[in-house]
Amino acid sequence: MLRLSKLTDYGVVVLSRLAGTGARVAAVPELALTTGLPEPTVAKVLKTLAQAGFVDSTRGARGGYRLARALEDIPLAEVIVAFEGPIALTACVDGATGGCESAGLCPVHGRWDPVNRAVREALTRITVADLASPNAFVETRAPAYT
Amino acid sequence: MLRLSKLTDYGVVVLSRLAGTGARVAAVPELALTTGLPEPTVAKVLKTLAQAGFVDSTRGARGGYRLARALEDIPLAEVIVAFEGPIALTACVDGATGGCESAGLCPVHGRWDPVNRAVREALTRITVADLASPNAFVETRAPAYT
DNA sequence: TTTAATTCGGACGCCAAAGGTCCTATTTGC
DNA sequence: GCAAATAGGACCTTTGGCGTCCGAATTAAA
Repeated sequence: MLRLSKLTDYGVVVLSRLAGTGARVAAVPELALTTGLPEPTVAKVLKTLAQAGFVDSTRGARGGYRLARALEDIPLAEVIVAFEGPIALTACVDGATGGCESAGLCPVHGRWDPVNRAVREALTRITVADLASPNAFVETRAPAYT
Repeated sequence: MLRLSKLTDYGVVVLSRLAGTGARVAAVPELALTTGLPEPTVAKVLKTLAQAGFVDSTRGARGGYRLARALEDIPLAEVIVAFEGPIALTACVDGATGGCESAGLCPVHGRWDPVNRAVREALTRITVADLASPNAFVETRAPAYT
């Protein structure tokens, strides 16, 4: 089924939601409410997003998160890398630690690279902006949770 | 890391190996030896490959497996589907069973489809033949395991 | 100065799914 | 009839995803 992890999925959701809060910082509880995700999970996702440089964080009271880059400038591939590491369909990658001991027998040894590259390219062409509904959650009025 | 299952990987390996045995049928023990994979695993993989129509099977003594289609005619995407089901990066696909209960909140609801399509296309353009080393394991002389 | 709100970093435990093995039934050549 | 194979499951083990929680550090406001 070629699934990517839920954390990655959540990451995209949170980023999209964050696009609606504009320049002001949004805290975890607020984002949890507006996305429908559990607070601890949202917190975890945001830590990863901050480390990867997608969001800026402000610590302390009245702190929170804010987009560091526009969604149009965030390729989906980068988000996936942040949450799951390098995009590789199999463990059999050049420079893989250990590698399969039957490399001498394996007829596809070292041949997955073009495949990985193709998938990586496809996921780089798509940005998070492409995944976010254009008019979803844009703050037109004061939020209800004040 | 966007990993696909090991079974799928093995499937490609076995198919590639099977291309070297030509028109004659090869049994599980032989294929296990020449691929370096455990017998039970090879057996399992071949059952899936047979059900999907990639290989033809002959039952009974002197039976075994033979390629049903040329590797050039087997897109990688089809192999993945055979082992893992439909190619979808998230559970959030149109027509998914149940679906996320927070669909009303989710800003990316129904927007993964283009992504899935892009990946699917990339994996369809590549055939198993592209992954198999051109001259790996072509039987130029009688096999050593007779 | 104290208090409350908030992020940071890591540790921990649960659970589902993958992975691998094995068993029995069926088929077929010798 | 016997041996060699595939067919189709069932079963068990293990891995890693996933969700949660805790203590520490930071900062605004009272």
